[in-house]
Amino acid sequence: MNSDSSYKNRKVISIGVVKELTGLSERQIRYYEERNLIFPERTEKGSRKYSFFDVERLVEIANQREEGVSTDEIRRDINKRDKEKLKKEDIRKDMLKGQLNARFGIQKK
Amino acid sequence: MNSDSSYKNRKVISIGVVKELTGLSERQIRYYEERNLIFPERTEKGSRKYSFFDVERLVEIANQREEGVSTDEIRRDINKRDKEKLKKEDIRKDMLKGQLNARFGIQKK
DNA sequence: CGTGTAAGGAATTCTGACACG
DNA sequence: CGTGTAAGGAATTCTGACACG
Repeated sequence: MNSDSSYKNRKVISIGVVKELTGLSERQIRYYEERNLIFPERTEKGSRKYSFFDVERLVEIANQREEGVSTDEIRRDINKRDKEKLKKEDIRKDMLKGQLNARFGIQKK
Repeated sequence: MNSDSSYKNRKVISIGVVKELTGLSERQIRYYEERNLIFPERTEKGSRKYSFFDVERLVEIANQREEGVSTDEIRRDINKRDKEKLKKEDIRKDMLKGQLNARFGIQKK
């Protein structure tokens, strides 16, 4: 649900194209997966498939690595951002719930 | 320019994934290219790369083919639609030009 | 015309490992 | 820790062609 299933999140890109798009080596791309920074899917036969979102994250990772940031630290950054995103979503949901309650909530029998 | 360079139009999908996505055979996908219904790009080594736009067009083609429409007729349909799109763009440009002229066009010296 | 298939070769991708630092 | 590389195998993709209808 949400804005998923959009082009940006569909896992359709092979590692060779990701290599072209990011300038990273296959070794690096696989290693960042091993460190849980990205999560490609697999074809039936086992080839990795990435989304545009993954490609963009990889570019960010490459930038951080150039600045000497370790994969562990990058991982923490990603977690932090994800948590903030979830928090915002919760707030939004709460506000929506509140509005719905105000209008339809306390209906007399 | 335009809405190009968006995810939808980037040629990054291999023929194997396109096969999965469309349910067509590689033979069919290559044949529709031969008939000029789609225009994949190539990697340096010669593998075809498709966009999400291509995938959607292929699904349309598959639907038409099921209804017995020939590739020639499909080609004409595509041309017609493209021409209409261009015409609309021309109209939009003309309108814009007109507006700009009305405001800034006939400036005295 | 539209599609299947077998053929042979070239390029891709995968995993586990050794290397260096 | 992060990345390169050689190794061997499996899967992918390509082209040109023959087949059928």
